[in-house]
Amino acid sequence: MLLYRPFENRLNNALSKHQLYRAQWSIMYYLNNDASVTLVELSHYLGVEKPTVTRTIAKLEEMGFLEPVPTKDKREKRMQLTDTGRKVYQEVRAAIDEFEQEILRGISEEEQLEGIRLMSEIRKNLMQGEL
Amino acid sequence: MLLYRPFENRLNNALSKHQLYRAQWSIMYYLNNDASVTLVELSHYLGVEKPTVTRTIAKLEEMGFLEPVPTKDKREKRMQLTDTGRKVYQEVRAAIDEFEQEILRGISEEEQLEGIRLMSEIRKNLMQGEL
DNA sequence: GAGTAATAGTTATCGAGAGTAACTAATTAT
DNA sequence: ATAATTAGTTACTCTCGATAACTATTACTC
Repeated sequence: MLLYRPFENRLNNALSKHQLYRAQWSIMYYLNNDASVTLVELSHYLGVEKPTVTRTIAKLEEMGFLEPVPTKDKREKRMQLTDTGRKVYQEVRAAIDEFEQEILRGISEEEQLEGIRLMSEIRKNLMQGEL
Repeated sequence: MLLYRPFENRLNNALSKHQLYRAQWSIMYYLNNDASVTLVELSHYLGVEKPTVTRTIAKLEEMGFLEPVPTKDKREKRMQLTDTGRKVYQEVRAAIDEFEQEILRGISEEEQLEGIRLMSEIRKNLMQGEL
């Protein structure tokens, strides 16, 4: 199976230093410092229902890591990282990069790239089946 | 990230036909038709605490998919698939194999094997970091 | 071999994070 | 102008993870 708990446990561990949880991180990760997103966009990207996103976003906003950006369409709620959010992103990112190095030790650059290519291929196939 | 919700959603979908959930399936999958396991063994394999296993096992037993096998050590609770359990295993397995074929389409046998090798390499690294 | 350690499992309680159903408000299409 | 669609929210439910504190059995130690 692709899902592997010990990996999740390690991730949780890296996040716990900042009181973050996986679902929250996946949103900060998607924003990747600069971008902004709507809830629907996130819901598609994450493959999760809207109420789930609403809740997670609300928590991140309350924690001061996310803030709304104004938009023409008044239905939309578009969000971006705050300054603190960006700082935390950087720190967590570094911690995760570190443990990723660790679990990839003994695996050549080439093999890693091949692996990433494979995963995105699978992802593409997955997305097609979603319609 | 290695974890990818749409994949989990597809898996859930394959399982839902038999009223199964992922945590339950992961145990049936580990048993792989024949073997038997103790809770501690599962707890290590799954990377999950004992109470979690207790609950999941209890549900599977109640559903009639798992049964205890007698053992010398009276502390142990060793479990195996029942006949119904084995039947369900086969059916679900077939469904999962099918959708795995689907999401692997366009990826050569070689690449798949290379991918599997990579994953188990990562897994090995992960396990070492667990001590 | 008696007494202490360790091990296997359970119970109770908590929290994250997913889902569905039913809703409001805003925008688009007819 | 009205109907349909879209974005998001609220309320509620469920799975599945964790911890703490416990019992029963087995293994270790002196």
